[in-house]
Amino acid sequence: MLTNSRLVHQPHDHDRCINAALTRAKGLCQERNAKLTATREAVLTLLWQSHRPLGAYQVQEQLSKLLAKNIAPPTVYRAIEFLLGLGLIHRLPSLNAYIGCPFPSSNHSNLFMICNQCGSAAEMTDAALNEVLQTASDNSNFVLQSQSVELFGLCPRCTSSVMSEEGSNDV
Amino acid sequence: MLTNSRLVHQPHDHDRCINAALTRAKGLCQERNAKLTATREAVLTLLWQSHRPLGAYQVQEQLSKLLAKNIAPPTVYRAIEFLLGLGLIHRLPSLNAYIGCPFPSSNHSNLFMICNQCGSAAEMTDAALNEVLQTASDNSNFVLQSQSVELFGLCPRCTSSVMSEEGSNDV
DNA sequence: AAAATTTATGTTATATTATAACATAACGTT
DNA sequence: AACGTTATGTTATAATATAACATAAATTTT
Repeated sequence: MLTNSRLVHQPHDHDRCINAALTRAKGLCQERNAKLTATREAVLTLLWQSHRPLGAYQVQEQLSKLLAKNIAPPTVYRAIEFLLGLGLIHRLPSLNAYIGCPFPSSNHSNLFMICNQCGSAAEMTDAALNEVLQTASDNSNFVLQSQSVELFGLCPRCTSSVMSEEGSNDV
Repeated sequence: MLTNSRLVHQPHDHDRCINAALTRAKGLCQERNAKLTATREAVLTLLWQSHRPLGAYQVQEQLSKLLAKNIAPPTVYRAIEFLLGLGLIHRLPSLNAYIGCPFPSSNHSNLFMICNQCGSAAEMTDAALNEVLQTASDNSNFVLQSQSVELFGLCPRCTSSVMSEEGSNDV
């Protein structure tokens, strides 16, 4: 089982997350002969600014600031598409939002634990889950090709700090 | 394990599906002291016209025809909201689409098998799945409140009729 | 039954998310 | 430098969803 749950829900040196993500991205791009242009790298970095997923228009806003010029939606969506293609980020369908993947090119469950209070999203892979889903598919003669598993609830920090204001936790 | 997979993927008397859904809806509304108005019943019926999920604007279009007058989006979304609230329909986040629930007021997994070819969606509940997800949540100290599990692939009919044109299967 | 209250629907406008289509620029190869 | 390819810029618009306020219908209270 692979998860970034601990990291997401505990104070940590977040710069390391960002740097690690960029390093992975550069490696993967080299491998695949894909180009991590300035725009793409900026979008990836923005999606790693926190452990909360961002909507495309939030990215647009922040990217415009970062690059100090107006950025139109297609630019953002193109970068997102590129990053999705390499598995460097994921789309959370329930939220229409995007988040950096902590273990691209690993086996995936596309399992996310999304906090209803602070908005953080931790990703996990879980072999047992994948088995159950494969079995269920087999039983229905369904040829499983991809999956999306979104769990909603309260993250550890929000559970323990029930008194804290909504969304005040830093992720 | 509860599933409508067989029904979805085999020729069947679909009027029975629709009638059963309406009967369940009426019962549930009576129980809950909720009113299944003409609009709401019409929307529910439309969402049961096939075993494919419909987008809100598809519902709008068909509802306008059915009632022979122009129906604005809010009307559709209100009916959808009502039906979602009672668990009579589900939203499939990946598709921005809605589908009738074959077993409202049963224990749920919110597990859907969505055919990439014909667009059909079968719903299942699976105790093993729920256990795995609960365990994963527990291990992460995540308080699980709700879930959405979408599987994408090929349904039995589309797998066996590989030669058929895309989406030609009747569901 | 009239008045008051609640619930549902109608209507207009607009927010939010995403893509199409075409133009320009940057890059890579010869 | 010329060419083809890839990436970005730009404008417009499609697709999904909701806000805000007006009217009507149903229910409850008096």
